[in-house]
Amino acid sequence: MDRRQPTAKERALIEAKANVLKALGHPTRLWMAEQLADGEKCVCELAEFIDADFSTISKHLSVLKRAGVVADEKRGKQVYYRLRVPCLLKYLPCVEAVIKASALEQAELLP
Amino acid sequence: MDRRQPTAKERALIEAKANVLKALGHPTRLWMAEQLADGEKCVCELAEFIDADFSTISKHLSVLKRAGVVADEKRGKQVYYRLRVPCLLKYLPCVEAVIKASALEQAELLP
DNA sequence: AAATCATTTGGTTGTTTTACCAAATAGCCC
DNA sequence: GGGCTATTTGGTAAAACAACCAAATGATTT
Repeated sequence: MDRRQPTAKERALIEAKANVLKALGHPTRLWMAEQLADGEKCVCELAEFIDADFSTISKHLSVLKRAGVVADEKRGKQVYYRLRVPCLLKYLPCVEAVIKASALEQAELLP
Repeated sequence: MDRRQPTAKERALIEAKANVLKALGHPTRLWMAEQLADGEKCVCELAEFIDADFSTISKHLSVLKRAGVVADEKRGKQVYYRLRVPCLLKYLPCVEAVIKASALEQAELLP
């Protein structure tokens, strides 16, 4: 256990990590990332299942891109997005465990 | 690859997961979670290293709690917080990989 | 029961995020 | 080139967030 203030470098790293998590911390963006798990998709393919303006979708993708979660590549008329670091999604089962634990706890409080 | 709209249930799950990630998506909160990796701490122990009002710290903890990331328990005058699902932190190296990849890409663009 | 300590709650303000619309860009097809 | 398609950019309004201060709560000590 380290009893000291974080250094500037540590602070910067924490901030960078938080930024990646924040980018994934929106339902639409998380869904997008999950969709990319099995290969790249163009914006239009993603948009097909999202009930939102194209511009909104585009902006969400740009958030993911700025965070380093996805990379994009234009081919012809379309822009294809892919996960840059696929291990990110391996994280999700554990995130689900949090939810399951919460649900259980809730359930236990019931009469 | 499934070509269909997500069901209401799937949507709710995604939302819950995004919520957990969002909770971790703030430097102070992520730092707190990391500190709890090696055992519970009371608010005052955490506060010692955070340059912010006590009320701010308390509110961050309550965000983590509402998301199911931490649990709290009052003992005497103090309130102790602990990680509820420790695996959450196991995947941070992958989050770091995203950052490293971004950094490398940036570096490659330099002259 | 008053004083004190640890923490939370309520209220306020400034900042960020999100979503929509309209307009701009870029690549293809005629 | 003009028209289409796919996507991004800019602007704006509404909602959510983050930080602070002041006040409230709950437990303990005196």
